[in-house]
Amino acid sequence: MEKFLALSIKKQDTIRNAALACFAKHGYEKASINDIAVAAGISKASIFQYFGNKQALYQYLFDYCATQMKQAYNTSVLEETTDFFDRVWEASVMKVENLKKHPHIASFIASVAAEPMPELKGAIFSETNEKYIASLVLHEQDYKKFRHPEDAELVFQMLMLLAKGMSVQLENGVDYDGMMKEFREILNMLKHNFYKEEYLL
Amino acid sequence: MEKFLALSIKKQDTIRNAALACFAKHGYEKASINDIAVAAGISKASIFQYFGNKQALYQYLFDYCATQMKQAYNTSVLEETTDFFDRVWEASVMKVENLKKHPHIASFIASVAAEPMPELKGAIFSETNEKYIASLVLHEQDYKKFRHPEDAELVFQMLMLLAKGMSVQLENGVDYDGMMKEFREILNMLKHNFYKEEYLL
DNA sequence: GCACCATTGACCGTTTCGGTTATTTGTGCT
DNA sequence: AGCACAAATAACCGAAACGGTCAATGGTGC
Repeated sequence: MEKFLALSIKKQDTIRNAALACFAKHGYEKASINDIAVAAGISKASIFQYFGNKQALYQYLFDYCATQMKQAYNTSVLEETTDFFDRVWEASVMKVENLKKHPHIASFIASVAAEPMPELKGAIFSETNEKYIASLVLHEQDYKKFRHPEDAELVFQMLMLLAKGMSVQLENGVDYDGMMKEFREILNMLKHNFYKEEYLL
Repeated sequence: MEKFLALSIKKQDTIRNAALACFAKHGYEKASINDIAVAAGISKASIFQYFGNKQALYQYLFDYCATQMKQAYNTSVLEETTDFFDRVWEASVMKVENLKKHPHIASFIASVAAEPMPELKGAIFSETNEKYIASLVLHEQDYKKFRHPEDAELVFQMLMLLAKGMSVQLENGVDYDGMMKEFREILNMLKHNFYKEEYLL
């Protein structure tokens, strides 16, 4: 695996992305090294040269994703943001910026979770997503801004669903910036319709 | 293929579901007849007995899904429903009822679209989803109910995203009825916050 | 016990699998 | 130019899995 790390960053990235995409799409068993090699534009033998065997490649990708995801979310910024909708917005921006930079990580991790490999599942998921959602959670000061404070929690759940829908769209190739612009408008609209007037500037 | 249709309805259903699930999960090339046979609890040879070869099985499943989907949406009911949120609700109920009855059709069709088979793609997609969304579209009478009529279109787009997020949740095994209950509550909440008071009973 | 037919275990030739090795290719040095 | 050395790959390996076939099996009505 030192062989791989000696490659240029660009080539590393190409190979990693090809491997992540193939494993994400087909799962561990059905993704063949040949698929990955073709997708990366190199020979099958090179992949064995770099990683030794299939399982070691998979493990490397998993570890790589784990460290990347831990760096992805800056939860301290979220804790400083007092308004609920702004907090959701900032978390979404983080998520999308991360998705832009590492487009295949999310789908790879999702595919790992679908794999019958019990030992890996727990570790990564409890970090990352759960943690970042936890820092979004409604505070006491948020409720009172709502015209109907009892709506706040349902709005929260609605936004989680909305985020899931957005993820699907982004995976299907929808333009990132256009999607984010639309989401910003949606959040503003919700604010204007759900908040008491005194909390609208 | 007459051999297959001579089977009991229950057995047909088991085999169809196994095949749909396998093709949906792995795609045409990577889904093997053996996978399907095991999933269906029958022998590989039987599948060739019933369908002749792999491609014929795939074609049968595609045709089966096409006819099922055409029956799925009762657009006339939608046209009779005057309120926008109610219309969205009824369309969602139809969609979910259909998903309950045929849990694997949606994911199979989605996987067909991802397949590099240009000839099939167009046909089925322009039917079904597009048509049912078309009958949801905002009418003139809808706009004026909104406190801010210019919000209506964005609400529409938001609901489309929301529906996508719900589909993901349902595919991931989330309880149908619980999800629908939540969605009903969300729609009611949106109505109460977006509509002028005079349009709330 | 026998005829009938749905079902399947065993098998076919071929392809693809993960993995190895010997050869080619590129590169820097003299 | 020629040489040494490493990087990349074409060619190859045995094993497994592929789509597909077929003869043997097993259950059912008579």
